[in-house]
Amino acid sequence: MSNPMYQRIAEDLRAQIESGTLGSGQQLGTEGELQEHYGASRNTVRDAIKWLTNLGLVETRPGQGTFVVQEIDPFVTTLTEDPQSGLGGGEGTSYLSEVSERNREPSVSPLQVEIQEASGEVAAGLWITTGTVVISRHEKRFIDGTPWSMQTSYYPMELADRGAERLRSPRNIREGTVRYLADALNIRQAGYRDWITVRAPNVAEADFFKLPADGRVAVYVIFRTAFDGTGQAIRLTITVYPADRNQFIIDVGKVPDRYQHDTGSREA
Amino acid sequence: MSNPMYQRIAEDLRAQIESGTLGSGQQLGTEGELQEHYGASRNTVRDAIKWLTNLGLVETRPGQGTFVVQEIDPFVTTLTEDPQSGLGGGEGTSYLSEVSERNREPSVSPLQVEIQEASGEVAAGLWITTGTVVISRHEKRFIDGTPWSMQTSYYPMELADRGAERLRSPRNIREGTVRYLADALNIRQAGYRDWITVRAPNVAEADFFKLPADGRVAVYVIFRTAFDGTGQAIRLTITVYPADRNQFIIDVGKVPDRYQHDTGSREA
DNA sequence: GCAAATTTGTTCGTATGTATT
DNA sequence: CAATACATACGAACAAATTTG
Repeated sequence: MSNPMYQRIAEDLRAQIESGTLGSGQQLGTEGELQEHYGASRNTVRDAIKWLTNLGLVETRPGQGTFVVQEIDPFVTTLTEDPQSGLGGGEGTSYLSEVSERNREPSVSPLQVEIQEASGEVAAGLWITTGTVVISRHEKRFIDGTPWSMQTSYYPMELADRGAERLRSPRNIREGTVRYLADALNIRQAGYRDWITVRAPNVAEADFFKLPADGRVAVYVIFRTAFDGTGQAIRLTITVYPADRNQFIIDVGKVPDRYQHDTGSREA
Repeated sequence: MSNPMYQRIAEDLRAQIESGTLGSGQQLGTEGELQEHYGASRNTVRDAIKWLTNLGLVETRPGQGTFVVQEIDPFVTTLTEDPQSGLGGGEGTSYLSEVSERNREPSVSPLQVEIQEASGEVAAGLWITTGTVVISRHEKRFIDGTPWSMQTSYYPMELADRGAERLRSPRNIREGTVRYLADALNIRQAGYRDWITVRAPNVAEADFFKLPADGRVAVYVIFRTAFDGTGQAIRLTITVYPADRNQFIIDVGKVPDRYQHDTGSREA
């Protein structure tokens, strides 16, 4: 084969990782050792390691060495409606119960409420024009202490003006905003549409989720627009999830209870 | 600030890209020009460019230069059931119609049928034990001539033995396998569960989708397990989609017709 | 069609800084 | 503090891809 040397080295190491010769968390040789083993210069060895790093197979720790990445036990969020609560997946209280059901420990940051003008993205999701005033309610979520998702919900200001005052308050709406809007304004959520995209994290996201700053690990961005019975958009919820620790499930029709699924191993 | 020089250069260029000073498809200066402009060595400039490449903001073309990436017009697949056809999103014939509805040109590779033993991943998705014999039916899909997704469906061999012979044939089942299984064996698909994950592409995937071999662009892998009325898994469909050109929609409850959505711009 | 010039890709060497043990 | 290991930065040479004359 005529691939460059750094790729050949990377492929050799990759094979060792995927075959299990190099197990999870195990240390690769140091740069010096690999240099000697493959008869390459230090920079070439480093190029090979950078390649593997980009593939998400190894991580380097200054002063320590290079290690095969530990797979994170992913959390699986169900995006379709919970038939019991009628609540969408990942929403409000349903987040807390879904996480604790899996015997994992959920926690959330204090709610952060702001009045803003809708950006293009928000306006498109709410089906309004850019610059319209909206209420944004933002919180960060953790599972077992590690940052897991960031969620921001946007409501047209008009809803608060019409009487849903608590949307403006930086206090949790215990019964959930879906219920609250039904009680306060008789606005009922008839359905929602989730829009799933994947992109590189921005600086704030990489920082919060402790992702490598170079964008190796992508994030899901899920736009959820909720509609009332007339097809009017009443809310946009944008949730950002790091792709290395989150997966999603969608149930359609009649399916057996929950999942015993087990993701395969690392390979192709 | 005390960031390394290559990151400062990268941030400067990034700002120019995100502010629009450097537009889509436009060429950055050559390495030589950037070297002079920033007063750095060639390798340092190259490190900065590599950083931006990892973020998916630029791409380099040997012999030509470095360019701001052109955004691909993404295709949006609806994963929830089509109320008209009763077919799941992205499945069989529904793929062709969904694509042409958007005024884009779908095409598919010849069907490739194999008899295999179920790998761990397949076994888990079909809720059977590893090594059980299954029929795999594989095809590759294109939109407007560019590779868009690869799909493999797995059926327990038992179904063919019980009379669904056409599953073994490398010929399309025009009416769709859902309908065929209903007609041939009176097995009705009562629902399905989609499991969405994101990971780096393997070599074959990167090759087919023409993705950079270093795993910068992730792929979605969607596992769809279809169940009959008794909760028996009758099919597993694994579809791989490059994340740079695919998005998904999930409709729950009553929502307005289709989407006029417009994704925001490039920034954070 | 070919040769030269331009531009990025690969590989080496070397020196110094920073983080961890 | 010293030793070890990775991070950053510079310089240099040649190879490979592309465009230009």
